[in-house]
Amino acid sequence: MGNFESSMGNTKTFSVQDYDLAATLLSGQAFRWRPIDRRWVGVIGSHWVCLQPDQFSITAATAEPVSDWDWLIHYLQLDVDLKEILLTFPDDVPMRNAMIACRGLRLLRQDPWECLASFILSSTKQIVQIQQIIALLCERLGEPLIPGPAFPAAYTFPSAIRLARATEVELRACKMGFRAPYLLATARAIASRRFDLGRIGQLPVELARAELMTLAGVGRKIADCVLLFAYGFQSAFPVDVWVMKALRQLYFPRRRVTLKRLHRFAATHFGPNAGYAQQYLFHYMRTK
DNA sequence: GCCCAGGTGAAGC
DNA sequence: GCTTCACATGGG
Repeated sequence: MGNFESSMGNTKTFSVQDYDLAATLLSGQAFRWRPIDRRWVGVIGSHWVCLQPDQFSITAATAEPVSDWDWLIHYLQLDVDLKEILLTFPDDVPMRNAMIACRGLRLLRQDPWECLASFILSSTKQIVQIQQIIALLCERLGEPLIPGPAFPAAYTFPSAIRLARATEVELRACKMGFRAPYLLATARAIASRRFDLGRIGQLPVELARAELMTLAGVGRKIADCVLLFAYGFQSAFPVDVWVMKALRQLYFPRRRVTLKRLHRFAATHFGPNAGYAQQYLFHYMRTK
């Protein structure tokens, strides 16, 4: 491992409170972070970065000098006041337990294309397997990046344009199975400009969701993940098998409740940061 | 062998 | 509208 402190311009320490980096990076919102002796190594856009958490800070080291750290502040949402958000959660037993169990859990703000493509690959896969598929995809079709000294090879997430040029066979070779044609069709819609990801963030959330759901392999759940994790629509509330289990078990024990009913409940019960609350329930269910 | 995994789309009522 | 099913692949 190199001595980051000695080289100018490629390390920076950000002071933060209530930021559980491990929980955040492993809570199934992003899939490219790897733990390497108490640090977290990943790629954000075209930046290789290594994050070292401390009690009241996160220290970032990049492979190349950086003058402007806004990309990292934005990705980690370092200027968000978590306490303000937690105050908007409903004051009930399940949320109190989830808040205790998930102290410091945050939502990231990811690149829309990477987030969209990643979640197209997520359907009926365990998080570990999603990580494996994406690692393989980046290795084969991403651009090589210069990693920090003595760190393993690193790659960018392949662009929509790059994936649009790929064949279904190439994609299937990355172990993504029946998701390959979905990813390919969506990449081609974006690469050909039939679909504009830049416009999604400017629409009202219902329209943005409907637009995303016109893409191949994107239904309600994946659309909600992208709305929440990439565009920051705080009301988006992805309901997967875990969240469904959480809602049924914690809020509707001994009653059979439809998915539609759960969505209506979520829209009214969890307040303006419902999506954030959802991530707490998700992580709570998976770790307890 | 079985069942399940941060689901979606198509076909059947 | 709703229910059922196929879809690859790997882990427990």
